[in-house]
Amino acid sequence: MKANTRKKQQLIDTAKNLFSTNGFYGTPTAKIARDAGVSNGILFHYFPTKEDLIHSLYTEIKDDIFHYTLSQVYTGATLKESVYTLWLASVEWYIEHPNDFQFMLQFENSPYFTKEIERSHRYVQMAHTLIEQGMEQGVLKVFDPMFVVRMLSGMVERSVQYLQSEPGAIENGTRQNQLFEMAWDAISK
Amino acid sequence: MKANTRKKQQLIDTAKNLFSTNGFYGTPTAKIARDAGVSNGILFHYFPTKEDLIHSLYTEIKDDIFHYTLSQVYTGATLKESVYTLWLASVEWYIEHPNDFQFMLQFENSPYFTKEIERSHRYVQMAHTLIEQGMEQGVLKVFDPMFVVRMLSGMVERSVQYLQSEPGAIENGTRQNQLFEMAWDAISK
DNA sequence: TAAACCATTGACTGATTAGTCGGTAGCGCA
DNA sequence: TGCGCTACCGACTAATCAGTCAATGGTTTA
Repeated sequence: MKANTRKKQQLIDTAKNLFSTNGFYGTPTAKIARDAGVSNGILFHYFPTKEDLIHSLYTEIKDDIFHYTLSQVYTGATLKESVYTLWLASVEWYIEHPNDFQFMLQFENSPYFTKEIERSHRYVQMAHTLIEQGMEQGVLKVFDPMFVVRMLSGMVERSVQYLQSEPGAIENGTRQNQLFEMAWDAISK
Repeated sequence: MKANTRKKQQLIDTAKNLFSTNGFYGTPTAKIARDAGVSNGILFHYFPTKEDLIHSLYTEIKDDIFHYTLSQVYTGATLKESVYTLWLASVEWYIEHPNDFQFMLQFENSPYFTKEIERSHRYVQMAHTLIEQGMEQGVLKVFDPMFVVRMLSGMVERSVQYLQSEPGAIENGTRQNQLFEMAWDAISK
């Protein structure tokens, strides 16, 4: 029940790599196994279908981000500070994990991504709650909170793409700050 | 040189339909031809490879949006009015053409979409010029104009998705107005 | 020790797929 | 009339791919 994890993780990491550069359907399962240095059969031992593998990847990434983000949050913050923390944590995490970022973009814009899948993740639920609070406090513009969450995550994505294309800008925290102000101006009253 | 266009257009329309619901790789070329009511061979007569077909679709859609948007623009407008026109035209167009919208989302987030492809379209160039002017006039926050264009198109996408999920809200123009104000607050000083 | 269980292998298969090809039919032009 | 060109057909193929399976070896449990 321990040696297990190594090959499984190897598969997950390799799949992320290949999916993010070649797409889901541009990546044969056989290649994932080969590049991961394991047998073909073991892939289907852990993930009964290719779709299961893709979904596992998605869930794993969302959970990783959730835990990373959670570790940054502190209580006693104003709403703007909380949103900033959430926003910055997401941006930082994607910058550090470009494969995950690319995978996410593809998956969330594919026809296989549904509202049910989206809503089922704690990361999204956390953001939803925060936005709802902000509306009740009269700090944020009033919309469907779910829409605002999606709007924010869209702006996170564009910001990450921008920071990726501008090497050096990442270390410089001021850039992130300006980018957040754009997002904040969009959603605040 | 005329009968030509009918079957070709048939293929394009069918491909948009199938791609938007099943994805590029979930859609066999044979099925496109069959559903379009034409032979397998004729598809490859017009589009030497599947990738050529996908790229043609993308170019066609971008050109369609460009022409639609252009027809809405009027001179003598303030910058905000111009951006609003551009924004609204894009939203309206996508609402009217959900297949194109879904196709676009997929393609632009796939690994086959490059910055060169993006920059090569007049639609993007037009937006770029407009944003640049706004920065020079001191009306807009100063960033890389290309980044602001992407930010805007991201907000268009989310707004379209929101309007799609809220039937009835589309006829009501006030909603679109509120959505635009979000975008405007994000980019304006 | 034996039995049960799990991780692992890689050769194999049936189905599917992008793209080919040889041929027909009709149109315009000399 | 006959030549060349283009639209069009659909059977065919070579390659590829997701998923299977029978077999092996190790570890845990009783």
